Amino acid sequence: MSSTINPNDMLPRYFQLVTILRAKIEAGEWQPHAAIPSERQLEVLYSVSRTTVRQAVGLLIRQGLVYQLHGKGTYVSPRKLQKGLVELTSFSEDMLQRGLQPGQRILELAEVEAPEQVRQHLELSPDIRTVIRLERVRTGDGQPIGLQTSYLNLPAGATLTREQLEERGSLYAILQEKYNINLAAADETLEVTVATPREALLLEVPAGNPLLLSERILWTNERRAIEFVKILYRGDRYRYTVRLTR
Amino acid sequence: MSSTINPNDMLPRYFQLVTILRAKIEAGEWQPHAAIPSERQLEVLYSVSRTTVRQAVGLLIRQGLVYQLHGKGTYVSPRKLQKGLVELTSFSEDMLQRGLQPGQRILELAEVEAPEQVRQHLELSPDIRTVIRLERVRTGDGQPIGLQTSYLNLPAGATLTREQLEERGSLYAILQEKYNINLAAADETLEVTVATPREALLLEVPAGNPLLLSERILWTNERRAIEFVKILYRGDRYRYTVRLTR
DNA sequence: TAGTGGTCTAGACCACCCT
DNA sequence: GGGTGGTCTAGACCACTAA
Repeated sequence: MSSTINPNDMLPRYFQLVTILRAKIEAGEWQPHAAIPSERQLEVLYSVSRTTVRQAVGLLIRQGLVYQLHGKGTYVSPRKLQKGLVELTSFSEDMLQRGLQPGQRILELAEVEAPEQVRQHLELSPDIRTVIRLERVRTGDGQPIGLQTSYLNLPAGATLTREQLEERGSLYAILQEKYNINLAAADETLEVTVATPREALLLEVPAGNPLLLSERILWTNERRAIEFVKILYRGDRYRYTVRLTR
Repeated sequence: MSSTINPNDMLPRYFQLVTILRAKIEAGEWQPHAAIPSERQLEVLYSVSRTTVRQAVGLLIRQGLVYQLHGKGTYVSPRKLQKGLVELTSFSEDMLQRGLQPGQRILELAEVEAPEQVRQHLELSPDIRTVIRLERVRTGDGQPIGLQTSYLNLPAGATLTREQLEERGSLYAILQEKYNINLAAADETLEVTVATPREALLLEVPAGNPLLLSERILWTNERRAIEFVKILYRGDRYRYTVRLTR
């Protein structure tokens, strides 16, 4: 059990401190609404500077584990806020977090002329004419959950095959491993719609049933829009959760 | 035009720097994907320490205005990411952001025995038996947008009257001004449902129409759950937007 | 090699809270 | 007055990128 900071460790000190403090909170050593040691006490306890302490605490605050009150102290958040908020996740990660086994059935994978709506969302320059269209039925524990249509603006020369997708499952894992593309942010809109006959068939619900429509634009770490993706979720099998902060 | 930092200003220096840099970005002085001055250049340009520069830049990053690449520089985000996205807002603020005039029709304001679902969401201790129930039809430019039901666990002695609500409009403004309660975070879930006859009547849609159901738990700066609120949105008049980061 | 962001130190003073 | 978090300085070294 390492509960001291090792200056020779590969990991930065503030990150080691985050790990130590998180462990104590999750082990219940400090109860919700109880004060943890002050920043100056943590300085002494772990032999780091106050800047480093504040870097660690700042991360814990953004993760929802603790909160600070000016002039009073640093406190452990109630359990409900300790649970990690929804971050930017792929469908697969999302399903795993919900305790369901993610699956997919690929309906189409093709290079297509980019529709105008997609051109705008991906901010395509005029010289880019085509994008990759990927349509899949996504499942959780084998049951249809959503109908997903992706439009991808991959870097020149990059390709994507059915085999890769079937083998690896997650598209984002392929982008990361093969092309070193990391996702940094996404803008998402949600609205209500009703199932067309085709959608109803694929999702195994009656036509006209209410669905949740999600539209996402995904941005790389270089803030290039790389994907526009729609997911039609079965209204009875999907709840969307998000944490808002001020 | 103040584009230097005033050490005697009430505002902290990093915040003044944020304001200056944001103004330059929004004025188009630095175009999207262009590099802004390096941290060491900003140190000299504005006569502050690198720590202060990094505090300012860190804020701009969290607000989506710029991004950094290790070893390369700090760059202006594309316009779509510059638009600050949804933070924790009240219905009124939400409507104003969408360019609609918020309104309300109060259906009920009463102290009621807390339903079990509400007890759990607000983590009520056994000695608290009642909460305030507030039911309102919320409108945008006079048109019904949502049916909102709030359950409030106000501090002992605090009250809330129809007059206050009608005069002030926003509940959160009252909490802030009268009781110095600040909201810090919210957990929200979204799902699809269909309108019951009563809901349909109030929202002026046919019964059975699809609706977007939002359920929120709101936390104060001391991380006490203060409100559980459901809003049933008309599916045809409301889109929900979020920004996710990683 | 030079320039960039990432981490870290050892201080300091201010603003706020409580007794 | 003493303790807390909030802001700030003037340095330093490391890790990464590009010419």
